[in-house]
Amino acid sequence: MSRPFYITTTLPYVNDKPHVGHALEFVQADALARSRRLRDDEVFFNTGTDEHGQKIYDKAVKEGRDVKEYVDFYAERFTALKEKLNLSYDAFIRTTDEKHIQAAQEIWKRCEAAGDIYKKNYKTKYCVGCELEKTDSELVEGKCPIHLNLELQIVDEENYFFKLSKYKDALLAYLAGDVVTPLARKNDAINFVNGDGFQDFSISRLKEKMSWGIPVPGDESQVMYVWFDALTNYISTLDWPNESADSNFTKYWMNGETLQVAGKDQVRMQSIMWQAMLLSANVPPTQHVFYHGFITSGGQKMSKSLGNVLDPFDYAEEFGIDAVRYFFLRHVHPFEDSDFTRERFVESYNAGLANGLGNLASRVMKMAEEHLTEPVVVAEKEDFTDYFALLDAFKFNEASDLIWQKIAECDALIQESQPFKVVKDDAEKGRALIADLAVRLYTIGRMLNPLMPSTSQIIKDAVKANKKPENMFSRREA
RNA sequence: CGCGGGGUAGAGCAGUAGUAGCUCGCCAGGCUCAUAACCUGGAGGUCGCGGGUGCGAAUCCCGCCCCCGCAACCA
Repeated sequence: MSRPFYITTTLPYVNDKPHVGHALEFVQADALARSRRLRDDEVFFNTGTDEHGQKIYDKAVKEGRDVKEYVDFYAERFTALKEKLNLSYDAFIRTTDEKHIQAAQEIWKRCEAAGDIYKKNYKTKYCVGCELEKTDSELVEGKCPIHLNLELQIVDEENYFFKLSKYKDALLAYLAGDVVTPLARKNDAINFVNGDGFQDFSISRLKEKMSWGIPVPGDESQVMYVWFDALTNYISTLDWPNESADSNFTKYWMNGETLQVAGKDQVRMQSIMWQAMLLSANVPPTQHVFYHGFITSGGQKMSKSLGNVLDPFDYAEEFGIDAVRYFFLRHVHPFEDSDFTRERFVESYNAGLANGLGNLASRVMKMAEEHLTEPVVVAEKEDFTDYFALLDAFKFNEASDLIWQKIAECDALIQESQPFKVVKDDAEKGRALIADLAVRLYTIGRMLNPLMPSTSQIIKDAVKANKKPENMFSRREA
């Protein structure tokens, strides 16, 4: 039943170091990828970095750095996450990669061939903060409501446009399907398509004003708009436009299941612009996009001035990678904003990991090590239907709860059947009870694989070796 | 009429129609294999307010009240 499964995060824009939001998205995507591999699906897990655009160009210039050197510097901060978060991605695409540049130019040509790109002299207001055009109806007191401190740029030049308006009906038909989770985001998308903001958009800039972009095919005076370029990464990473039968593109995008993971502010780009580009280029749209919520701190958006910015990598350092993954997956709501504070983190760490999982592993394996003469026989194949169904629905929290229910069951079972006592009077019966617990622990270990891969391995190894593991999660004070 | 999120036990949260749940804290008991961990029981909730639909509503509909976010970074 092996089937190809493609999953991708959005590409972080490399104008700063990775933060908690990136960490959340990567960990969620990683859990999904691992859960598919656990089912023997063939997985292609993509991530990477978005490296073009005016904002990056401006910042590099401002810091007096060569732009390429600047993006290299930040791209490295993101590739380092593979180790820091124990990610299992298969590809890391950079939009400055040669194969990506060629793919971006190719999709441009396809859209152009479809008659969807035209040149227009236009004048508009542009927010560099969003890297988006703004219509007057979107403005508050003449400024972008999201970036009130930035003056809008007045763009007055001849640019290329993409005929988004042509795809109104096609997009509505697409959005009517099961293509967006959660429902609130699907409604956002439909409302946008039906609203005033749904208009053709500029997809190029005059090179003389903004040189840091991919050249427009056939017009050396223009470079591509950053979004038009960046979105193409989802297929350039699959070596598109190589559409041969044995290409990754054919295997995963044409014949596989495709899934994008994105933040809840990405609806307009991922489910509208990008899908319209694909329709224009005659490439199938993404089958599903999952939009996660944001992480707040102390009930407020993290901000440097409030001093409530939490660095997940500090926590990974202090508590271990799996503790951070545990928090993100079990105690962060998949769709809504969630609060992340040290108090909450330590509380859930102590309750779920030290007292719960870690303690159970210790008590079971201590008995097993002492009383079993050899490791229990364990199976690699079990029925995790409910568990996988929850993961497939992006309900990482509820999926986790299933595992912790099993942990609680084991604790209660030990209390009731008292194998530590029984084994003294009736060795055979006691050993049977202990063996059963070891098997249960192994199952818990297997289920943990997508969420906490290292911990999963430690538990499985301990059961197989019939040896009590070192304390995995020691209690912490707040 | 800005946009969005939210109001469920002392605190923090889950729960989109069918006997109100989780974590922490508190009280009482138990166990001793284990990381002062674990188990059982208990106290504690008009699920913001008022209407409506339903056999049945925290959950759906209408109205109202209150709280939070909407420089920069940005998922």
